Amino acid sequence: MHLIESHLQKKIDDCLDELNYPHLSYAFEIPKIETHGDLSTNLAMLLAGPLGKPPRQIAQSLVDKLDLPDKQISRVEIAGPGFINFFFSAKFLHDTVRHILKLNRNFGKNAQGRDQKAQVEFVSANPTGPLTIGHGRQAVLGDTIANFLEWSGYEVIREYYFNNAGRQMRVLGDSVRLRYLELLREKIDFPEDYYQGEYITNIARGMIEKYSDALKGRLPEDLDLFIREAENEIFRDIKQTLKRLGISFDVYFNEKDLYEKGNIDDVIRRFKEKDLAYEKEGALWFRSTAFGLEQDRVILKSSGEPTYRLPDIAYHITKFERGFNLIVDIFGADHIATYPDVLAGVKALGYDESRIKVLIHQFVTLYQGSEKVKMSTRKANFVTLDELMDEVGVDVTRWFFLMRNMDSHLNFDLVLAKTQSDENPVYYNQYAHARICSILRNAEEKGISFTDMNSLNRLENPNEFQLIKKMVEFPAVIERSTREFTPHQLTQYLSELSTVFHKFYTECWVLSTDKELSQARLALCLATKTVLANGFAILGVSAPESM
RNA sequence: GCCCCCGUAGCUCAGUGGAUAGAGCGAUGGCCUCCGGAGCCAUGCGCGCAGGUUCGAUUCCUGCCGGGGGUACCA
Repeated sequence: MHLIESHLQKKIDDCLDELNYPHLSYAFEIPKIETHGDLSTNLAMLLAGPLGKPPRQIAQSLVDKLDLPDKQISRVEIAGPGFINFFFSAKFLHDTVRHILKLNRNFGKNAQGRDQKAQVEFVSANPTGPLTIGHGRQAVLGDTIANFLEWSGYEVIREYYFNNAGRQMRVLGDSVRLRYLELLREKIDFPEDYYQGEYITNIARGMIEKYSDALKGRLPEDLDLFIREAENEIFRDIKQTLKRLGISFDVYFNEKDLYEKGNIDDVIRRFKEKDLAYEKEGALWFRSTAFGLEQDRVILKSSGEPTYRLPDIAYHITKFERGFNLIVDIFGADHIATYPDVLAGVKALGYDESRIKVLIHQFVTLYQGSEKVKMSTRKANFVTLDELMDEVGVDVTRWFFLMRNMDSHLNFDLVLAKTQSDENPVYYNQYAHARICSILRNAEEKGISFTDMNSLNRLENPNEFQLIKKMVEFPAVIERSTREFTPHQLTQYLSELSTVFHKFYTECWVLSTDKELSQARLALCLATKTVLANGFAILGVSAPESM
């Protein structure tokens, strides 16, 4: 779409100059109704105000000067209140198939991020328990957004930020310690706000195997061993889960480094130097109201411990220091209140906070049939990401987390996902791919292969054209999904592509005695396979040859 | 109270200020001599409410109603 749009845009811009019309930003869109053309612009209606003329008259004056039709546009018309509608030529559509086959694995890539470094931070769950469904949505979103950025030419770092110190971890260690004692038949009192999950007992069991009852005497003061053991175990688990989902991080960033390397002290010093912090009631406050926030915030508690804001600010400063042009943070809706403080802090110290793109995704609500499942790591009643993948598979897991706008709550009905897995959209899309592969196998058996570019001229059936027109959109869909951070638009698009392919398949017999037409349709299948596979690659789902 | 997200078909959701608002699931009825029926075709069902901006609003603004999430010297 890029190419054809810029082709038209240039022609139109020349016209505007010639007619002495103002240049204002106008849009091309794909009309919903086929008879309204393949591309349409509202330019004439936008010019109506400034020029004080009726839009249709303006449209006519533009069309008169446009020097169309040409090789790519076969027809132009003025319609409705003043739309200018363009129709693609058959030659343009044939050339598009050639273009896709030529670019192959690279069709859909763009160079918007060339020579730019991007960092995507996501998951960032502390090692206190297995990843849940909620983490799953974030994990898949983050990884996929990173994929999109790579398709736009960015050099991308996937980063996981975590904290293995503090109260949370002490509670974790102590939870394991109590289960350890319990397994050794000691009488224990397990607090309600401790980690209740089964995995705690499993870790404790592992420690008995490793240390027998040797840790009984040192208790309860020395928790450290229990904490480290739990952390290692849980982290191994988390990484395994992520790997299964097809996700690997380039950097695991430990909050502790910020203390050890002086980043925290550095931030405090710079805040004080710039008079951005003051002491009150024994605590150190950030003057965040100076940056448009509603209230000042504590960064150092009266106990001397930092609040989460301070390391978060220090951490983000390292992102700038590491030279990232684009910094993407993905959080769940529960963190919505924390990021304005961090952005204000970063800005206060002179960094360009517009480089940071904060993406907030809404929660996943899990249903067992019609019953809502409450999720909490503390309490035992959560469904883990692993359990979900066990039930529905990796491809379905990824697709389902991606198919909705992240601004929307995601209702995930486990019963439905299990019992109706045959009916779900990922299979619909993968089936289109597998079907094409099957045709290609048959073609090989019959000795038909695509060798003659001229055969493409035989494509003229409306179903063939519809399929090509859908593929023309692909680069623009990628571009927009990347720019707006909306992976669900790609899942949406791929389903549309699969639909037109299945229609084409039903209406147009690919391998016939007409060798030339067979070649042409085979080329169309190859192109469709490429576009589907490229889309799947970005989403991180597999492109099966058969299923 | 204040802040953020969401209210579109029976259900789950798409919808870049445009011309007749779409898809999947569910329901009903069709389509296999032949490349994979995990498919295709056909039927139904409608933008939470009230104002405003605009030539034009599901889309932007304001208020209200409903659901979710925040609002700590927890993260």
